[in-house]
Amino acid sequence: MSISNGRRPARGKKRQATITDVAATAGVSIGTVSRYLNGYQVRRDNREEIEKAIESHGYARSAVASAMKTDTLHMVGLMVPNCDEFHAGLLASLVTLLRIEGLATLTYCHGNNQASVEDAFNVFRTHRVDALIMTGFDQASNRISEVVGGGTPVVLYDNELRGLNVDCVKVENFESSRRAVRHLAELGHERVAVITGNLSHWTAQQRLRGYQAALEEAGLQADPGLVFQGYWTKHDGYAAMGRAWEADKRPTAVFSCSARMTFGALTFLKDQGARVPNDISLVSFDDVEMFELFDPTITAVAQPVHRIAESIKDLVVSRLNQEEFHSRLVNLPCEIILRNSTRRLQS
Amino acid sequence: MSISNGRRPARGKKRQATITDVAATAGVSIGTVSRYLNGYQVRRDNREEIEKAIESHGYARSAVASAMKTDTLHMVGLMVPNCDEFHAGLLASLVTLLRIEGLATLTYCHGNNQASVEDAFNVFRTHRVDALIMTGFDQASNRISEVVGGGTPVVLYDNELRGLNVDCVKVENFESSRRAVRHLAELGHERVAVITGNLSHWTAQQRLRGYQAALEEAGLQADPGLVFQGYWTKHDGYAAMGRAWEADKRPTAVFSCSARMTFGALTFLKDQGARVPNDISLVSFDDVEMFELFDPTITAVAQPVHRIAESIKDLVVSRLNQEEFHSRLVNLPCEIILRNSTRRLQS
DNA sequence: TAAAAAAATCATAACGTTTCAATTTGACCC
DNA sequence: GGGTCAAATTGAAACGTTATGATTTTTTTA
Repeated sequence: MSISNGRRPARGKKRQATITDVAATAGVSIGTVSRYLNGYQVRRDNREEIEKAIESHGYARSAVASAMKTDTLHMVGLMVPNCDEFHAGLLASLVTLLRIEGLATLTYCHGNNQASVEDAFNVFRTHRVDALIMTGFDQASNRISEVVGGGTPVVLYDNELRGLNVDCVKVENFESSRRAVRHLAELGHERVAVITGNLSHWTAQQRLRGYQAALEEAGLQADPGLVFQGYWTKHDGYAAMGRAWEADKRPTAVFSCSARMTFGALTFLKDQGARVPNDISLVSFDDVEMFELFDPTITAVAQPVHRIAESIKDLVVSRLNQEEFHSRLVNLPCEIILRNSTRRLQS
Repeated sequence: MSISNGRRPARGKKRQATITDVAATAGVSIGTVSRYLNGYQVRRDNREEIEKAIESHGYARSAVASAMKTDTLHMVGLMVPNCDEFHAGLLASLVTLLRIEGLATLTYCHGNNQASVEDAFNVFRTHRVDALIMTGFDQASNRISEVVGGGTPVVLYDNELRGLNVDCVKVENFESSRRAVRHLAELGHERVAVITGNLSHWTAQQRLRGYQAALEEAGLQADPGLVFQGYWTKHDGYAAMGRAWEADKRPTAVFSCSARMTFGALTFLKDQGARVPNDISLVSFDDVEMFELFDPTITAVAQPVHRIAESIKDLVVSRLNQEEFHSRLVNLPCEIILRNSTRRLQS
């Protein structure tokens, strides 16, 4: 008696072999095949028959059907703002690390767009991912609390969210920015501008606060007129640098809060024919490989991308394994890489 | 009579509202709710009740359960070698474009590792993605033909695969490389080295052939001793440049076949204290934004990332909509962006 | 060698959707 | 009002797994 059930040629896909097919040709029940697939003991002769049958059918278990019963898809949703240098590295590391843990990654680029962030939540929800990793957004705590309330682990990168049971990984934005700006102050700079990211982002706030703290510690007046906000993009970095350049009393140094804004700032300076560090000193948050190749090479705060990815992965996995139920915070240090984009000011 | 069926607290997830719950509180059958969800006509009063019920339950349809019946997950698998500048851009564009078509993206970075490529196929298969997009691998035609045989559309980027019913998008690797090298020849360079990618990759072969063709057309002898193979990485670009630099008769120009290898080559030259273009001219395949900021700015072949993503998306979508059954090839032109990394040789 | 214990297997009921034949409802016409 | 037809609804059967209680087989013990 052959077990050939009705066809269903959805979208032209051919019917794939099922556990039922395997069971039939192996001459055992589907329960036994399932046991085999899930690593339980089966009698030797049966195991061999099953293996032969799997081989001959080219069977691969359906994660979809499996998820139906177990409510576990072995898949996490990853939401990044875009694929700039930093996030590209993070994404690649994460995808790889998660895969090693048996987790597939559903990716979403929200482009700092509120509607897209909403959409991302919807996608992740309807696809029933097991966990969420998110970064670079703001104003989504209601959706997050909804997700968390549903029992789905959430890990945030560089976002602080009080009162919600989520895990966070962050770098020492405040400390690192403070050190970066202190470095400028120590070189004798008194008028230091900052090009910040979107100040509704927690990260941008932290970096700005670090900047302010450093100035204060150096006994300098933090001039609000030297704070230039951008929205993390190259374009905004360009514009912000332009405004800084035209400021009443031109700053002698600038602290740029992201790699992309640094690109913009440098482009502006290049267009102006301004020389770094002779005409202005510059320190960048975010280090990218290519800063080494710029002329001058750029002093930058390097985020430990791989350790960040590692930490995020660990948090996700421990939550999925039910090893931890309370929110945790991992705070990673950055490294300041001194290069040639700053100079000592003769006073 | 309340429809509260047994709990199943897998992984601590709370039970999500189901179509059954919605049907119960709306006072209709689940079939009617399903009709509503899928956009069919339902009686006005029922529609309103259903909408209220969905709202109050916070219901979101399960793509997993849906896929069980329809064999369609609205998800595509995307396999890239890594997240270098080019692939990061491609990935971001693709993810976004696909999402607009209602497709989620399962991402995999195979790192040019054969075992990982195999693993990627397994992940995509067990997750039953509706289509595959792949790039940057070699030697997988048996797995691909298996996938295609199963009725799953496959779209390749920059890979040629004869005899298989897959769609391919590529750029004019041969033509563009030829033009790039011709440019060098026209500037009077007679000893032009090439730093190629992994020659088992079709793309690398094409670019090398373009290089050879250009030299031939210029009446120059293509010296095999000036061909330096790397594996697309910065590290290999560095090493290859090193070998080129120490060649018996040092080349006066070099054509580097990928951005990352260009970084490596430039780093080597910088370490040597060699000046571009004075000591050696350089043209790069792959343009990255930052080449504008280098000193000198780098002449490069720019791949039309967004058009590539657009084309790939179109091919995938048309296949999924069963609008096309024969393999297609989209061949996109590149642009050569002339900057300052080449100079005319005084002969 | 029989009984008891343990191990392996089986049949079947979920899981949350979609689909389909059968039924009910509603609209319209004479 | 009765009859016809289309539109909307229903109930139940899938889809491919896992989990579970009941059963069979094997192993151990007496």
